Amino acid sequence: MHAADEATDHVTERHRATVARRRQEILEATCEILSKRGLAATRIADVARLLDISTGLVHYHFATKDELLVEAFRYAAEAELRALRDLAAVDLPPRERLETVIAEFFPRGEFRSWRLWIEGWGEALRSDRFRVMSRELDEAWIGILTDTISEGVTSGDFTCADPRGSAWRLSCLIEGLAIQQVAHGGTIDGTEMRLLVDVALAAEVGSA
Amino acid sequence: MHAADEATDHVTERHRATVARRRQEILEATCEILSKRGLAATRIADVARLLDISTGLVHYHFATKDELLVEAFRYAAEAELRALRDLAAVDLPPRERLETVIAEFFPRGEFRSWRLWIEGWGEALRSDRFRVMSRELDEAWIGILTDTISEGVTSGDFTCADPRGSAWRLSCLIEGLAIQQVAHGGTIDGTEMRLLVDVALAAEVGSA
DNA sequence: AGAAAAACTGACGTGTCAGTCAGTTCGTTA
DNA sequence: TAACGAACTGACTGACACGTCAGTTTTTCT
Repeated sequence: MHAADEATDHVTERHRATVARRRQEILEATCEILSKRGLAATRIADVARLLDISTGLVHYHFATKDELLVEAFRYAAEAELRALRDLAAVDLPPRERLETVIAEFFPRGEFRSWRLWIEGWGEALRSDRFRVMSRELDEAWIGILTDTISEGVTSGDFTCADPRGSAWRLSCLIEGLAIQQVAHGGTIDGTEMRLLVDVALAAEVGSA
Repeated sequence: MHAADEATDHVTERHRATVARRRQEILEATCEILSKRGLAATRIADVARLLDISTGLVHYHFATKDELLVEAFRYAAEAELRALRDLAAVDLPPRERLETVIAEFFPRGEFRSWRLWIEGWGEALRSDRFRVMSRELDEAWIGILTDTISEGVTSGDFTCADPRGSAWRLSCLIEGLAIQQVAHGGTIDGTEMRLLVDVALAAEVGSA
């Protein structure tokens, strides 16, 4: 957030621009380490080594490890939301738009985002800051999904008595399936997951 | 597992019975601390203090902290499964049985079990032992759910083309909702959760 | 009763890591 | 070009927690 704001400031302000870039670099590196090693095993020294800087510099930009981790999660969550909002804003027929948005949310590749969210839920059990962040991310996603369904209902493409309820059900279903795929590893693969969701999707908004 | 086996041995064998009881006490205490403080913040000293024993004694029964944590999760998972299997074995009409089994799986009270599973998913991202345990627990639960639905189909109480698919969808839906309730705290309360599941349930097996 | 084994204690060694700080480099400004 | 301050370094420290171990208490066995 800070980093993003400052990055768009006047480029003439070299010092602040450099700070913003460093902060972002450090946050990016922290996300990388977090998703690889996990929250508990992430050391400030790991982040520093990845960027080839001193541990002192990390502390120069982030007072405590806690602050670094919270900011890193916020950074990742905001990037995720931005991507989802951009996709939802593309002008497409309702069914394709819904398809696009859901595909973006699905676990892909190395599951970096999903690994972070799964870690985040654990942390949210005890940390107010994590709980609020995780919850806001989820609610924003539910909002996008609800709007996408509602628009389809208005246009007559979808049949759905309760778009918000359907959005919650679809979202939670995908979350549960993501756990199977990402944490349990291979209980359910991408194809099966898609199939399971498609059946639910047909039940929620009607089939094509 | 070990503890349970040995506890049912001849009561005359005092030594082994005592070991079994201590192990179980320690595992129980560990689960308590785990759900309160979280995996990363759980210290062997916490467990010892809760039982008013020395840290040395914990190490006497469990060589390493890792072993203690793994065994504690296994202990909790087996207790959960035993309770579910017992419930599923009770002779009830299909719809009531399904209702009972789902109610048992729902988050209740202090969410001790669900807090453990959420922590467990995070650990499963990196630990083979946790991944296998978490996965086995989930698959066993899916099995129970699938059987319960299938019996309802056979008896004609349910309409369901794909009991296993339905079981996966319902299970993942409940997991996702449990995250909302337990980790995000209050996004969705128990009543709303029940409502959302009931709609899905009707879609999956037909309404009463 | 006496020996042996099991259960248990608590102090200590050891490694780790977050956070500090005195000092260095480098770009900017006057 | 000289002064100034922001960005950065890396060695150090203090705390903490796992795991060990020598020794103590309690139980079992003969």
